[in-house]
Amino acid sequence: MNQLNATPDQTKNTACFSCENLARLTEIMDEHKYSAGSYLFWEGDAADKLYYLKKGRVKITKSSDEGRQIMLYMHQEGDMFGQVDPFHPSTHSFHAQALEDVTVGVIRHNDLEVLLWQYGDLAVEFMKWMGLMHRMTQSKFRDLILFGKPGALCSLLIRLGNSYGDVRENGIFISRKFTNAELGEMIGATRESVNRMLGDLKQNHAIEYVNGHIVIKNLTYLCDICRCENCPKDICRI
Amino acid sequence: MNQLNATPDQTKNTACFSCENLARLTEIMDEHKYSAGSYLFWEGDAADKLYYLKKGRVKITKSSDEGRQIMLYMHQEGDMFGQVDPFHPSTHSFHAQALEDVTVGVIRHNDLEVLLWQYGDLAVEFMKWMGLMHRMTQSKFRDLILFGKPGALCSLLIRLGNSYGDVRENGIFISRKFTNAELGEMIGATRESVNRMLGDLKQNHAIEYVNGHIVIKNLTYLCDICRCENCPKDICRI
DNA sequence: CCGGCACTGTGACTTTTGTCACACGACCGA
DNA sequence: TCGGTCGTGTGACAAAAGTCACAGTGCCGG
Repeated sequence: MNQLNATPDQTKNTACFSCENLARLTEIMDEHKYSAGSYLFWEGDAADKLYYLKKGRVKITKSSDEGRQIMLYMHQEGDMFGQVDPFHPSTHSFHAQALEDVTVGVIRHNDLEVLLWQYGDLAVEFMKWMGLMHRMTQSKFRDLILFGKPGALCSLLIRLGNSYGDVRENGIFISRKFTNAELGEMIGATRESVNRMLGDLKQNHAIEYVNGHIVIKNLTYLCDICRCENCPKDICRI
Repeated sequence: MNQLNATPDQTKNTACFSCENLARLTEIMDEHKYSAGSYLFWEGDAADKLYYLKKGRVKITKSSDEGRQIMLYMHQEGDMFGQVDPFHPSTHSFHAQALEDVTVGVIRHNDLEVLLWQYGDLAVEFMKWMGLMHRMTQSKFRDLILFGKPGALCSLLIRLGNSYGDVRENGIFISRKFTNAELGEMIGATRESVNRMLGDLKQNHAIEYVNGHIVIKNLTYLCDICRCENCPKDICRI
């Protein structure tokens, strides 16, 4: 866990792109705005675009027909997301909901393809970006399946630390607040389970609450529970 | 579930590539052979290559430190696998083990990048391939997390049907044999649980055994349990 | 044809996690 | 300041899945 206190730049999932190529991408974007709570796309919508998040946060969720819902990603400023696959027409398999008022740049697949055709280095960077996204998914997969809910929760806390953590003398201060229900949604557990597990962690002085914010006191303790592999911070995030 | 009885070609995950581009890729491959049971790479090995599977099958697994192991993919002839990410040096996060005697074409990242640089259409196809792999992972994720072990098992059976199924008058005959332990490993469940769940399915006439092979009698029944979304067969496979 | 081995099948029990019900406290707007 | 709403905290219970132990079965090689 040497990846804490990352600068904002380092935690963008577009870190793979050079300024030059980011500019090229920016050129083919259309700007759109969505208000907090609205959906950028729904499961089943045509997936022919990518989204570059300029402002705000977006969560990508999958919902089982009745009620239960699991959050797959929570994207923040500077992230790019969307679906790329070889089917025409292809459809989204997730929902994307704005958590705050959001400004996105929309990139159409067709425009992107032209750009990839033209600029080999962009294609290579793009491929690396996709690889990164894939590894994020795989790493989450591992955490959620292999070490039970407590493992998933600890891994989540570490990820939150990497994404929103502020290293202070008394621990890693997580600069956003989350309700137990939100945490549960992120790891496929119930509010109550999360509550009990957090209680355990508090008792073991692994974390504490400072006016509503989680502070990680003992990172090693968390790492042990989820068998943290010290993966790069670009992967181990929300 | 209209995707059954696929021709072998359609179930290759390299279906995205045109003959021309596959030939270009073939040119930069080095051929290697591995005997059944040996490892192509281990977790932690340098990940600077991709593998194109010419013959045999390879399983990609992740193991928790003690014993438990989960199979993420089972690749077959014509598949390409490996890890692409933007880190140098980057390391594999999984094991790859040959299930049979295996012949692979090894592609070095550096060589691939040159090719992507040169041929825009290859870059586009490659991107689509990566998108496909990513969606396979996400779809598995969904199945394993959302509908409990029975859901995961039914989804697995459907996938087996798509990958190895042979549609006959009495049902979908799965042309390979699997032990309960293997099935369990693929969905992160124990042998015993798998056994009991298969027992239930047999009782409900959803499947039956014909000299050691699973035959799917009632696909709809399975689909209901895992809320099958009729995803394209290229994604819904092993 | 016999013994060993790998796999299946099953029952009893434990652990993990979810479900339901409800008390409590914090905050917010009328 | 008072009720309403939202989130936390907790106990009792239920359901899901894993663990352990062991019996049965089928196959293979000597």
